[in-house]
Amino acid sequence: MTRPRSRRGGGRPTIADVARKAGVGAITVSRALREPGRVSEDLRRQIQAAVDELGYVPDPNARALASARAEVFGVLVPSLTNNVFAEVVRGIYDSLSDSPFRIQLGNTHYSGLEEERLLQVFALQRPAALIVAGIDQTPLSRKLLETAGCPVVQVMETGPDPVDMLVGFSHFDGGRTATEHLIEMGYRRIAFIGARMDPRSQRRLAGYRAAMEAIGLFDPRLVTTTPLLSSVSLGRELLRDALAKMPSLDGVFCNNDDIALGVLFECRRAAIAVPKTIGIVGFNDLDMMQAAFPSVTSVRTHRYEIGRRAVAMALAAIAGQRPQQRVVDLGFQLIRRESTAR
Amino acid sequence: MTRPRSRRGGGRPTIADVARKAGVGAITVSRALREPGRVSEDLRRQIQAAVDELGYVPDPNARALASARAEVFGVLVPSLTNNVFAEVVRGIYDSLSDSPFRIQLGNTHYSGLEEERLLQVFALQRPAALIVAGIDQTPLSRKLLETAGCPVVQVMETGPDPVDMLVGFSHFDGGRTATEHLIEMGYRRIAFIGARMDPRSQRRLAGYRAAMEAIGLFDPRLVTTTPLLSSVSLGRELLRDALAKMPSLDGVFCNNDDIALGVLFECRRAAIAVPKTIGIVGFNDLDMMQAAFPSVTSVRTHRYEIGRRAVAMALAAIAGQRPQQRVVDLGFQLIRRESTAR
DNA sequence: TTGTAGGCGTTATCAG
DNA sequence: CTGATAACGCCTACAA
Repeated sequence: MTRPRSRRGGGRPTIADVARKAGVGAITVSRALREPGRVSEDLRRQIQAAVDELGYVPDPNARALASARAEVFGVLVPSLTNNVFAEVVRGIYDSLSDSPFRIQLGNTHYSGLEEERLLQVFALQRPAALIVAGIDQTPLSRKLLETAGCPVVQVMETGPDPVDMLVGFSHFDGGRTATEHLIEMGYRRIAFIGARMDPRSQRRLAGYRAAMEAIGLFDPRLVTTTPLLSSVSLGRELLRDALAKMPSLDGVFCNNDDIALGVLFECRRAAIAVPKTIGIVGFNDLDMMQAAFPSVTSVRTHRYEIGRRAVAMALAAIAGQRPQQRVVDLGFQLIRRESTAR
Repeated sequence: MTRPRSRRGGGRPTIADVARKAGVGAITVSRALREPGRVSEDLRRQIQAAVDELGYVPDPNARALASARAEVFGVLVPSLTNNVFAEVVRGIYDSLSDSPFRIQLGNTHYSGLEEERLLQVFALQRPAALIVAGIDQTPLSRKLLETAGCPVVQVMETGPDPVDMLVGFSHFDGGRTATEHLIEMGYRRIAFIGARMDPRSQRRLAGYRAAMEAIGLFDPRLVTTTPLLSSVSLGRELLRDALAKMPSLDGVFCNNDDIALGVLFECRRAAIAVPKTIGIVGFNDLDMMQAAFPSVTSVRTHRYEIGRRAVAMALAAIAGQRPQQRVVDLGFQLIRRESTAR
């Protein structure tokens, strides 16, 4: 009597065990689980019973190997701690939590090279879909995305030429709207302050510039930027720099809300009245902008919704339904608050 | 002439291709890649040449299937957007970026049931290591961790009875230290304000209580909590609630920095002097506490370092080196600032 | 040190 | 609608 060869795996039941117990072929079990419609009612019930009794769960690795396709969403973002991307990622996770898809998350650290590297690693898994932040991929990254053989969703921006699908909003318009609001409220010497100027920040700056040039008030000395990572402390420093260059400035459009909060704190510390002497506008509308004193005007963006929408579009594409519109603009919303109410 | 059967996979080179080109057996290629020391210098060079020329990269799914062990770190955190856990996760990602290990990240939403569910899903992959937040797993979760057959690191806390390894600090001590500082600075009617009271927050509260009882000043009416998720806005509301219950309070120990910032804003809006009338202490020491005006005293915790350390310990365990100490206390640091300097 | 044989658990293919 | 057979790409076990 030959001893059954011990399983290398942890002794989990396999599809063969289920098939035996249900009295059918293994492939029928496989089908019953993946395409219930193609298996007769009777067998389906028997198989389900066997699955439940045995506690069978398909092995994702075996499945990926056999089908040359992993049930994985690859997600690439430039930062894990920046609340903006954390919200997008949360939307993605929430949308996928009840699906069979796993998530492979990568942090590019705002680096195109890192993005290329991660894309190559991700491609090895033959993911079911790829979600990447931004539209400024390197040529190699773009080629990797195009040849990935799966739906691709670029998020956070709009643009004319998506690799596949696109969900986001116009940072240029956001920057222009914010600046126009300051102008409308009577501010004139309006500074732009920004840290870690990634492509999206650059476009907000371009929007700011367009608005300022439209009224003939653009001046390069009004622009203060740094490659350093954003933080509230940095906002304080940048305002000091900006004031040193241009002591008469009377408004600030900040690249993001962290910077804006720093600017607000620095104003208070320096006894500069907000909004009377200086008006402040942030970007993203984090919760704290509403809570601040004075509350801070900001451009609300829909990060969580972008994540959800990206998944919905990818899921539809996987199901074979190419969406009518490959580019979705979720827009933004100017939230007027005390910091510009003079 | 039979046509060679087309590969199901995307035509990527396989280990057999490399073996053929290098004139060796497939297994030798496999070994050369995983345990270079066990392959002769000559062959290793030939194989490496073939690998480079072909652009061969091992298929992680096939590898996982054959070895019954995936090169994956499973990571479970209660929130993706809470900066505290985002920092831990960032530390984990940074520590693993140059390793062959992928990361499987799960969001438990502060739910024990979600944690159980995710743990079960993760176990299917036979991960190389598991990192989970907290020490209050459900009995089932704990059993899943114990039988996972891989190193397990619990993070964010200390405790006497780790599943395997543990990296963190004492939230009880942190809460007590924060409270004692307020006492030392002359505050007496010190409130505790906290949102989303997870186990760690509960222990901070216990530390607060211990400090207050030590001087005979504990009063349940000083404690205001809510199950809602933390936010700056919520901090404002909670302070109003706390003042309604106890108008004479003169100090606040906040569960975390978001709440603390909200409390600060509410004080300013209500023209309550800080630190003169009310002293404020936060928890975690986010960057903004130093930038705030007035700057806010907080308990600095080492989240990023916790993530790095957890990975280092897991990596060592994988390499067969059980660490001398299975429990690592990274401590915390009280950072005294203007909000308590009266 | 290297190779041979076989299996890991699942799905694609194609026939019935 | 169902099933037998052959991959998928790699690794473990054992032998040489």
